[in-house]
Amino acid sequence: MNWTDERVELLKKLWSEGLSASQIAAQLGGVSRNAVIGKVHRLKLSGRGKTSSTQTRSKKVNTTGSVRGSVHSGASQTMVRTSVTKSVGATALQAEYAVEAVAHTVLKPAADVVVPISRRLSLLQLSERTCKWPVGDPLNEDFHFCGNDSGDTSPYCTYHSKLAFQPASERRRAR
DNA sequence: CCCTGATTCGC
DNA sequence: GCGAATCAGG
Repeated sequence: MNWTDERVELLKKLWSEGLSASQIAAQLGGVSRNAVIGKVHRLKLSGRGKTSSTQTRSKKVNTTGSVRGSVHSGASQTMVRTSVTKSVGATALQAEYAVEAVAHTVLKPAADVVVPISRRLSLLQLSERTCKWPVGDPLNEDFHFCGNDSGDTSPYCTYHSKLAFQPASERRRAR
């Protein structure tokens, strides 16, 4: 898989929106999260708008200014992502992305924000091994379910199982 | 153990 | 330039 223009743009977009490298990798398909991270660095857009610069390892100089909230209850699921990215003395380009991300989120509430390749199954098509992750607004025409294989232990595919519960971070013993 | 991003370095 | 391996951390 090579980095086409479109793929790079999608990468930039998703990264600026605060998605993790693995999530982005999943959506792009054909690449690992390492590939995504590597690309992000090569594009010099790590830090997502904040985290000024001097990235010396061994000591954390990084603080992401994004807050994620996710509520997943039963059939209707609502994702609320609030990305408060303050680009203090950051690049104007990065600032643009930040704004774009917010606008994007506001305009598109619950639609296909974070969905890999779904099979777009209707409720009746679900079976025991299909992912039952709801996509879109249940009151809307295009509402459907992910439908990817869910194994037979989880109601979701491996990808959505991870997204369903803890939002990628700030996770603590909940079971 | 699950995950996160960061860095290194052979290709 | 690319990304697996590795590192450092939550």
